[in-house]
Amino acid sequence: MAVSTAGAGTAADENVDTGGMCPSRLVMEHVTSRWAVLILIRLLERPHRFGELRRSIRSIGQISEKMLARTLQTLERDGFVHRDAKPVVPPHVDYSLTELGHEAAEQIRMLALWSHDRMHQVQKSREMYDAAKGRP
Amino acid sequence: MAVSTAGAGTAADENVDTGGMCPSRLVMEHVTSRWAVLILIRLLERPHRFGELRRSIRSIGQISEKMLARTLQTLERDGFVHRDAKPVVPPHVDYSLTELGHEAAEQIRMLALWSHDRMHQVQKSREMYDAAKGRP
DNA sequence: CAGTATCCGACACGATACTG
DNA sequence: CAGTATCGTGTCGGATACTG
Repeated sequence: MAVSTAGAGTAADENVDTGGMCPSRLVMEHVTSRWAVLILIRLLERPHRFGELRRSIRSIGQISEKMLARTLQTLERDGFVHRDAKPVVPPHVDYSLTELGHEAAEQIRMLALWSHDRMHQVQKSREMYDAAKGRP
Repeated sequence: MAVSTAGAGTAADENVDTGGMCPSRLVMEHVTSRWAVLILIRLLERPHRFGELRRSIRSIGQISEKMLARTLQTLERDGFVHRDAKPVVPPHVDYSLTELGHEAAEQIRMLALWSHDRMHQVQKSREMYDAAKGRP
């Protein structure tokens, strides 16, 4: 496999430079990104509206509307999320997982469960590391 | 529920300043980070020296020594990677997976394989999305 | 060889304000 | 309600030079 992003910057995914870089890297980064993880897991349970996602995620992390919108667009563009905008007023938009997105979300969910199971162990490790390094 | 992040009312974090985010999020983010993914997958195969990792990863992505060192330190601190520095000159340092790191790496590897399998499908989706949106 | 230190640009991200 | 536009800040990340 190959991977790489040209230039600096973390997620300059929007610029499509396939030169020397494996596309699978971008797929990975999109589904494992900070907010995509939380969105996918929520959509695994049921479809959500924009505001539902915003409130649900805000309860644990301060996602901004900008980032929620951007992440949803990325996921939609990649084919992980289906956007269903009903032509009514006020607007009503439902986000749901595609089959592809469901596959991704399942894996992300397993990783999230694992992270949750191991987090105390990791925290212990960090404390020991910091203690050994001496941080007064 | 409470999958990706610790329980809902997890705001009680008087320890370190996690920015109000759940600890399991940090675990996730460390193992799914840009360079950690590549490092973990390589260490799954066998232990590597610093320079080996640098060269191996540079061949596909331009990781700098700074980021390689920083990522390795993070992984070591979290207890995913074991650092074995032999007291010789010139220095000889081996990095290997801990048992915990092995668990993480296996999952990351599965995700990477899945990403590789689906990347063409994702690319197709992106093309269709861009075409529909009209990207000049 | 295995890092560390410094400079600096690029982007992620949150907060806020605004639109359809 | 569902976004977009704009701004300021923090962090990521590469390049380069230096140390043990």
